[in-house]
Parts: sequence; C-alpha cells; structure tokens
Amino acid sequence: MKNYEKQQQILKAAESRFNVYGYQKTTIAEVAGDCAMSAANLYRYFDNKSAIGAALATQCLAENESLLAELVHDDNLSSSEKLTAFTMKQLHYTYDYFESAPKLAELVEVMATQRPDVIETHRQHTLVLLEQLLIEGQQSGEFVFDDLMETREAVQFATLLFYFPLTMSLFPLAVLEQKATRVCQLLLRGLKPIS
Amino acid sequence: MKNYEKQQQILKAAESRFNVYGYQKTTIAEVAGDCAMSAANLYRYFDNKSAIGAALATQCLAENESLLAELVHDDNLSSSEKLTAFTMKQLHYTYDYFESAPKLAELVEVMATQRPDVIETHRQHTLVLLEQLLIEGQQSGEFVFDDLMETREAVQFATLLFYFPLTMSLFPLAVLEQKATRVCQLLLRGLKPIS
DNA sequence: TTAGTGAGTATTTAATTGATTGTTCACTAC
DNA sequence: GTAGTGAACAATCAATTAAATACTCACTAA
Repeated sequence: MKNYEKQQQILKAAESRFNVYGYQKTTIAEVAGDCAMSAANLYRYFDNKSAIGAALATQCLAENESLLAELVHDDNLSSSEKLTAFTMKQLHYTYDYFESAPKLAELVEVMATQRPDVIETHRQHTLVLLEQLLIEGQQSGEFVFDDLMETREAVQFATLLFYFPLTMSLFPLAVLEQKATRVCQLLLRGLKPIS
Repeated sequence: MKNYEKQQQILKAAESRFNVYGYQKTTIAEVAGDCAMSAANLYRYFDNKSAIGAALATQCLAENESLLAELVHDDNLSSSEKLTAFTMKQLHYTYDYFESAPKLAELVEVMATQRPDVIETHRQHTLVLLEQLLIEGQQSGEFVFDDLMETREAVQFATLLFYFPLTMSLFPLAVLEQKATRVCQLLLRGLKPIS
C-alpha cells in the first residue's frame, strides 16, 4: 500500500522533529514540509496532530512491550527472576527514556492527557504479559495463587509506581531500584507456595 | 506566648480563606485584614506565604497521622486487619479530601512543589507508624520478616499509589478500593509465617 | 478516482502591557 | 524592645492583543 508508506514517512519526519523540538513546538506545516508535501495533504493520512503523536507513542510503548515479552519468554530465568526483572526493565526503560529523550517523554505526557486510551492500552498489554508470567509460574509450581485476574492486577498496582513518569522526578534511580527490589521480594514471598 | 496566639489567629484566618478561594487566590493583605493588622505586620509572624501554607498542610497531614496512629494502637484488630485498614484509611482520607475540600487539596499540591519537605516529613511519619504495626505483628507471631527497615519501605511503596493525589483523578474510588484490597492481600501473604 | 494544493477560518499560542501582590524597610507609638 | 504601620520595589498575574497554527474545503492535475 502506498498509503502505509506515506504514513511511515510522515511518522519518521514527525519523530525527528519531536525529538529535537518537542511535540508542542513542531508544527504540522514543518512535518509536511519535511515530507515535501503541503500541510493540507498531510491530513489525508492522519486525522489530526494527536493521531500522529498517538501513533508514535504507541510505537514507542510497543517497543517496550516487546522487550518485556522477550523477558517473559526467556527460558533461562525462573518465574521469580522474571517478575523482578519485569519490574526492573520497566523502571529502567521509563527512566532512561526520560533521561536520554526528554522530548519524547514530553510526547508521552501530552498523550496521557489527550489520548489516555493509548496509555490504557499499553497498561492492558503489560497486564497480559504479567498474566503469562504468572501462569507459567503457577504451572511450574513456583507460584501459588487463587485468582489469576486479581493477582495480576495486585502485582501491577504494587509496582505501578516504579514506572510512573511522575515518580522518576521524585526519587533518584538508585532509590527506585532499591525499593523496587524490595517490593518484588515481598510480592514473591506472597506468591510462593506455603511449604 | 502572645506570639503563638497571633500565629494561630493568622492560620485560622488563612485556612478560612484557602478553603473558600484557594491558596493562590487569597492574598496576604486579605488574611492580614481578617486579623485586623497590616500585611507588613503579618510578616513578623510568618516568613512568607509558603510558611503559612506549610503550617496548615502540616496540621492537616498530622490530623491524618493521628487517625492512623489510632488504628495502629487499636486493640480490637489483628495486625493483618490493621495493615489493610491502614492503607484503606489513607486512601479514603486522601480521596475524601479531594472531593469535599478541593481547595485544601490545592494547598497540598502547591506544597508538594514549593515545600516538598512537608510531604517528605509526613511520609516519614507514616513510615514510623507502619514500622510499629509491623513490629507488633512480628511480636504476636502474625508476621515474619527479616529486615524491618526494608519491609516497611516495601509495604509503603507497594501501597503508595493508593494515596497519591494524582491517582485519585485517574481511577474512581471503587477501583482503587478494589485494587488496594488485593495488593494488601498479596502483601499479607508475603508477611505471614511459612506454616 | 487519487494525490495534491492554496486560500480561508477558527482556535491556540505568544507578547505586551498594566494591575496585583509578596516582601522589605525605614519609621512611629508605646 | 515590641507591635505596628505606610510607602516603595520587584516579582507575579490578568487582560488584551497580535501572531501562529491546526484544520477544512473547494478546487486542480493526472
């Protein structure tokens, strides 16, 4: 499809701009100009500016999700190790992002208010990954719990703070790492079979 | 002390104003006027506007702390019940505050940026209460854990989200209650002795 | 029909300015 | 010395305006 290629071109141009100048400071006209087209024509490929941002944010969050999925399906780790690594990976991913690409972090923040569905979808995806992790642990006898749905949400909420953008600016990374480790330890004790 | 009484008078006047018009929209001149003094004279009792806000916020947070302390020292509850109730109480306190006194909630938000020490002190206080709760549970044999300091912080961080002002606007109360219950259940399983 | 455009509008943003307000200080009254 | 004040200053806020920008549409070219 020609359409798809044009969309990708636009997204690429937009990403470059967003990276350097930030979401709010780049104009549709500039992005269109980079693609050698008029602003009006760009609207044939995206409904509005938010849609471009949402597409990029989704892409960026999907990248994170695939890293997490890799972890969940890693055969060299126990389920306990995976759970801790899962939280740590999200923590580091979020933290590094806010350090190395603060302008793209701005994008995520804008999306959080303008397109909460993007963030919510991502939360659902990580919830599914967490679910897979828990099921695997249960099947191997490493974890014991009653209700899968309740447990996955309990784990997510208990660790949600560690990849909340706001938290990143409140505590230094070392502190967050330490606390996250401890929370995971405690959660794991709660998931282990009563031997 | 005369000084102390004047301070209290000022705080009372300020609180009334803050409650109705909010922190940012009330002026020092107005508060001073309510106390039948000039703005200049008010500065003999408080260094600046933030100091008045900080004093009120501290007072407000101390009120919450005393409710929590009551809970921790309640003889009719098991330690497990206390831990859940502890989290729930903080959740409801924060939520109700943002519902019923949104203007005072604004005060807390302003303090979070202008006077983070006020919030941090409150966090330390609840940490001490949590510590007492855990010690009691350990002594009664209801809880088992290695490191008290690590555990109290793990519990606090795992439940911190439930009384984060930001969270209040992201999820409805019913959802937060449900998730908090589940997180507490999981944490309690981790604290229980391996029987 | 599909890809594209320039001109136009309505909504956001930015800049300017003027008024408020937080804060200080020299000073008075007792 | 203690409690208080009005006047002055600098910083902040509000209102107004001007400019930029998101988005639409009638229209063209292939």
